Amino acid sequence: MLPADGDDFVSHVLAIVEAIPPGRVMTYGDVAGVLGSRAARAVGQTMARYGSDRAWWRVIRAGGHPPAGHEESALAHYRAENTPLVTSTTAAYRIDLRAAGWFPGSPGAAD
DNA sequence: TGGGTGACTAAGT
DNA sequence: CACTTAGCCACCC
Repeated sequence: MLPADGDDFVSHVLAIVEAIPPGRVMTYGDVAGVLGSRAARAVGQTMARYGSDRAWWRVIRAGGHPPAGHEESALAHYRAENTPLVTSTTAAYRIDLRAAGWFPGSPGAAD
């Protein structure tokens, strides 16, 4: 059973991910920051283990890049939710953090 | 209890 | 602009 009923770091991470509205994204560092920690890696670890049942694609890296190794799967979700993307001419796509970036307490205030 | 690990980040080359 | 190095912190076995 998922530890979502506890007060663990994991449970808080999952709760934040659930709070991210469709079409919006948060960086690992921001999620950790909400928890009062800089454990961006721990957030990724938690997502890797328990995020499979959550909107893991709404949590991305600081540079706007999708989760390593899951870029294809994430892209399908972004297109399905109309997430603001930035198509680079040379490299792979990335998320438009300026438009899609979201934070608890800032409802719809992307601009 | 302790060591190794990773869906990370920022800075340097 | 792309790749490498070092620092981070919580989780798992």
